[in-house]
Amino acid sequence: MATTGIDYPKELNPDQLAAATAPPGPALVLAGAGSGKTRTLTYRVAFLVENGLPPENILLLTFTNKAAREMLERVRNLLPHDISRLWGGTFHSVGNRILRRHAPAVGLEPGFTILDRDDARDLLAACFPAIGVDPKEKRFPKAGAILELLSFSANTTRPLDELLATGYAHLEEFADALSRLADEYRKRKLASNAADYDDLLTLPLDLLRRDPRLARHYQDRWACVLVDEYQDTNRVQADFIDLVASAHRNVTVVGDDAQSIYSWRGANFENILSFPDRYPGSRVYRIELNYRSVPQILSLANASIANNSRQFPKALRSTLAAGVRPHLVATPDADGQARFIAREILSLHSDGTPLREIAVLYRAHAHAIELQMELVRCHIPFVITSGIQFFEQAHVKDVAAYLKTAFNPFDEIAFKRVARLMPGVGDRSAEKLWQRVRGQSEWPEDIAPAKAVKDWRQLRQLIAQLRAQPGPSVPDAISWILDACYRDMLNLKYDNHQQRIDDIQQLQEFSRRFDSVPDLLAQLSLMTGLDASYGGADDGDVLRLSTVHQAKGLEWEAAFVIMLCDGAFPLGRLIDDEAQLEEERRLFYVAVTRAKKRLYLTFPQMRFGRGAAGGDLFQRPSRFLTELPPGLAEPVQIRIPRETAHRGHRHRDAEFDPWDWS
DNA sequence: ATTCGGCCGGTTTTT
DNA sequence: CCGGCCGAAT
Repeated sequence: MATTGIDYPKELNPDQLAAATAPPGPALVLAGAGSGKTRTLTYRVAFLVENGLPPENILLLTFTNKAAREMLERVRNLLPHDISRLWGGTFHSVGNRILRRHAPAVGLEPGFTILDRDDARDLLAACFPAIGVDPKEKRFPKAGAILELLSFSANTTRPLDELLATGYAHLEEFADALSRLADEYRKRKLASNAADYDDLLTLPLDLLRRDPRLARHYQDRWACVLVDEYQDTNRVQADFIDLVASAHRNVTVVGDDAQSIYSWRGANFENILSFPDRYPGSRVYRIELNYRSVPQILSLANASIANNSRQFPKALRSTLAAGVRPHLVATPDADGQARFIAREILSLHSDGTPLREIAVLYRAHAHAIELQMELVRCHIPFVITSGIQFFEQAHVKDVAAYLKTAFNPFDEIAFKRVARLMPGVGDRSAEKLWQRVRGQSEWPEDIAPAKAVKDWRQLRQLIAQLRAQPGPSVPDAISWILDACYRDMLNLKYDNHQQRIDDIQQLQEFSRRFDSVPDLLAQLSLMTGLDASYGGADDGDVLRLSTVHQAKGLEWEAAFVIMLCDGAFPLGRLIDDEAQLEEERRLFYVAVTRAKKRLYLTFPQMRFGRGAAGGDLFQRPSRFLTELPPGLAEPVQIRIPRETAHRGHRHRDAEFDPWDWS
């Protein structure tokens, strides 16, 4: 059996071992936070390969590229086998690979473009006139909101009118226009030879359903399907798994229903709850031994999640010696909270905790502005895993648009983006130009407005050059774009042009690993913020600020969970709906289980000028704190230094008792 | 008729 | 800090 000497019983605990070496057949592995979920899945892959399953017969689906990369890397280190033919990656990247092979069957060319969220919104907005909706009509929903609706509909497979009747009643009066808009949008995507994120999931599934022979091909190929983070799958993803695994029924799904936090994106944690019913005879493995956090942190996490009704009952047990109780810190306001955190971080740091082992987690980016200012003041270096990704920045998207225009002559959004970079060209001129060049391999000369004649000639020549055979290497293509026109454009437009050029050169460096421009473009669209592999941006010893969503799967010695006020975490408008509140609680559970040794739960007792409500607001502590049994956290009395009682706020120089929330 | 600069307002979470 | 809206400039 074993040929490479992996000593499974030695390297895995008994629960992990049972899951990793499970016999063929459907298996559900319920692996709690910090229990070695990735490790187990990695060893499962190794186990299968070692027992004679060729790697090309394995499909490994993950939630992020990073997770896939790490797992495959670890398998490579465990085994001498060549696993390059193993299909591993995110659902979207696997969908992309399938579509590239069978693009014509769904009405696309293999070189199709992937529309990111902004591209998709722009294309949808461009559909408004065609269905006779005035985009200036104030009452009509914005393109972004409609896209969200369409996306939710696609990911949950719930038809538009059903959604409109239930969760989106305020849009119901527009039902007719919205459904025509959806049709138009679908047509325009095909006409642009483009697919949005949702298409990467739905089109392959539709294709396999329509073509049983093709389905059979993939079913045979993937004798074994493994899925990470199964609790975050949506209906389309679950259906895809069910379809490709239906021949062999060798499907291992790993997940933790307590960490399902993506329902707003269509994820349905009923998928994991109902797995045993949908796969009769499946085995269920529980891994509850936690290697990450001290017992006091797990006690709090267990107590919190116990307030949820829909779940597999579970309790994490720590393998670590007792540490300290989580600290519960009330501050007068957000500035006080920021000062407390900064001070505590400096103290942790001087006690030997590197900054990179500390994180501040929050519900929404806006919750951290006061803290950011305080950190700058205290010279504490930090990085934010921002909502804006490297490749979503305007200049990176501009360069991508040049490439898309060159390699996909039907890409309307990319062309218009490039056209509008020329002086004197706005929406109208861009549309006129588009009518003249759509699908053309060669563009007419002198069709641009007077002010852009020179720029048009440059652009025309650049595109011809990029399209010439044999094509340029990917880094060369980017150089050509910079040299032809884009460097000048940046210099004119931005005062931080050097920074932007540096970014593009970093992109160029990253692009070396790709053989073709379409490969690069697809990869760019599918990367996440945490997959920041384009450069060693965050190697230094820096503090991390992150939303809880983006912190999933990560861990730190010390974590601060901040802004724990009712209305901020849980977020205001989600409190009334019991299902959404339970998701917020799962999010809180994810947050607290990121901490290994020290956990701080902080909340300001007052926040200021929050728009709609108007004026200052006294805050209730988060119900996720008040509902906990007493004694799980250590109330910390903080002294507010005198200089903080300024700007007319009504604080006394006093001590605050966080448990006194009368 | 368009473009483009300036200002205001608002913001959940993201493959 | 980004997108949308309005008004001045072309």
